[in-house]
Amino acid sequence: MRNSEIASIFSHIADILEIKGENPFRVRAYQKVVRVLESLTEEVEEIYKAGELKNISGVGEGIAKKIEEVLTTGKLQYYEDLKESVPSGLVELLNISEVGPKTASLLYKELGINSVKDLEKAVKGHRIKDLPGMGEKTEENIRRGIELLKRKKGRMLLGKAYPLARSIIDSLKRLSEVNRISPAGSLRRMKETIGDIDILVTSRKPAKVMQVFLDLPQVTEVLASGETKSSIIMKGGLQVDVRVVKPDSFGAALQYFTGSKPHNIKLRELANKRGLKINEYGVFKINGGKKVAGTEEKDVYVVLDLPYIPPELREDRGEIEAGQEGSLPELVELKSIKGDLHVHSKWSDGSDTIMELAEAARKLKYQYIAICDHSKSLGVAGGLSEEDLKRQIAEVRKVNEKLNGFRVLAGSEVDIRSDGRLDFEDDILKELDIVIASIHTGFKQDRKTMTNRIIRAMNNKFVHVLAHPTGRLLHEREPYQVDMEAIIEEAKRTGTFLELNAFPDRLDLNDVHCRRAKEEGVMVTLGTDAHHKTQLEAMYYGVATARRAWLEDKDVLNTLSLKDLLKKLKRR
DNA sequence: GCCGTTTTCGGCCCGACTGTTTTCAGTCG
Repeated sequence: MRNSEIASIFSHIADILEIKGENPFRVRAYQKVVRVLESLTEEVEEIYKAGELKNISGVGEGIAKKIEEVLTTGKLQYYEDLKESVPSGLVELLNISEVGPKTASLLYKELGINSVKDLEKAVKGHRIKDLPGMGEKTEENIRRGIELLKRKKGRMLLGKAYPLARSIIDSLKRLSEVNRISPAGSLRRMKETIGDIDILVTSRKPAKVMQVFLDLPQVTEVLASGETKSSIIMKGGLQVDVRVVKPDSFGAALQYFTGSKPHNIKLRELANKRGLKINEYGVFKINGGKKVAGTEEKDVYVVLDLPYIPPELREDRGEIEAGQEGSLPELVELKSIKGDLHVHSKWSDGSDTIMELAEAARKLKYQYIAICDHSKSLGVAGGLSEEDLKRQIAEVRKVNEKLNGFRVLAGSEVDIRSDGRLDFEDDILKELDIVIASIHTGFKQDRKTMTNRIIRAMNNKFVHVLAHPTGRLLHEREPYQVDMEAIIEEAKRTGTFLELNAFPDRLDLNDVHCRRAKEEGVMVTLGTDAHHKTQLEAMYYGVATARRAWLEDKDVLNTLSLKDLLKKLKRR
């Protein structure tokens, strides 16, 4: 059984326990293990076989036994019993804002409500307001909560949310009333998808800032407006919250609102042990309440004897421990990237000429780009025949003659056929500067077939890179079934590089697998998969994901100078 | 249910806001 399936069982258990009013810390224990399982790259099954379940953080006696039961019998009796004890539709009520476990349970007990639909009917019939502890306002809030849920489009891609946030911040930044301003939340941590945008501001005239914010043209609906906090819905359905805080709390508030929640909890536990208390206003001594930090975010960490932890790492995946040991990575930065190793031109399904792409890349201060158009079997994407590819190589050489201090690499994104053979023969692959192989068809193969298929392709000595290794498209297509642990191992064995595809819909490898690759000593390449010159800028999201994966310059192939890159590519 | 340079038992992050309440429970981030 896959880790995600086990995680999903525990997540459901946590929800049910919450509705049943169980010990909240027990609920939290299950929630924690869900998070840990989801960021684990090793298969739990393997860990179980090695007898090391309890080495997983958050897994103790009880949960280890449950994992064992799931793995050996395919089901969990405790979970089956729990499901029997609570009506199935109750859990979905928790998705409505304003409705938590207590309310959900009350609604069921008093009115037999067992689904969002039931609740909607009850609200319409005004049957909520007379329940104990409820009232007219609560009923109205629940009605709005249901509306919001129906309208909500779920999480938005980072690549969409980030520019929107920037545009709002830029508008507010222009105001003389705004002193300091920063995004917070998952956007600042550069998660691949964003629930809502949090923006933090210091100002002596909060009212003016809020007025400008609420009047922005992007705003379609105002959810709340106050002196210190306002919430709006933007075009596209994204919620944006702006908070105004005092200057001497800006750092603490930024730390607090950036999260993640598990990171903050661990930080606060650490503070407690040192007689300190952290909240969004600052860090205080528990005895006497003296404030020891607050203005600058860095100081929240410094007073705990920690180095500054970059937002991208704040997921409670070992960053606090690494900080204590002084072993935090020096994360890769956009300015270290010397070129883009996955770009499409007009020759296949891209829209610009090779020269146009080269010029655009030079403007980004790159030293090189790799033109990797599709191969022949990918007809829908204008895949190149052998003859086309030969002519393209010739054009690349010609373009290079005209360029000074910049190099276009002749490459190909070769399709991996369903049996693992490549779409081009070796005699033409060997003419290329760089070959990246990837899968575009036959996504439904079973795990073993798919894994073997990819491994076979990686064993072609002319293949340098495995591109978008899991094939996922965020919000559109699940990753195909593949044993990433085996792929990473094979990459190490064969010296194949793994791509972190920077296109915001892909971000593939994801942060978790990418970190695993690093741990195994496999180098990662960053490529935007740009089909238009403006898309070269997506490198930003690739770097962000690489940072979330703890990558340093030395882990990323295209931080190398042209000379060193060519050496590495030759060595295969 | 987990966990241990305060503990193998008794802790487990913190505060704001809201609405329904005469002192607080529930929800949220």
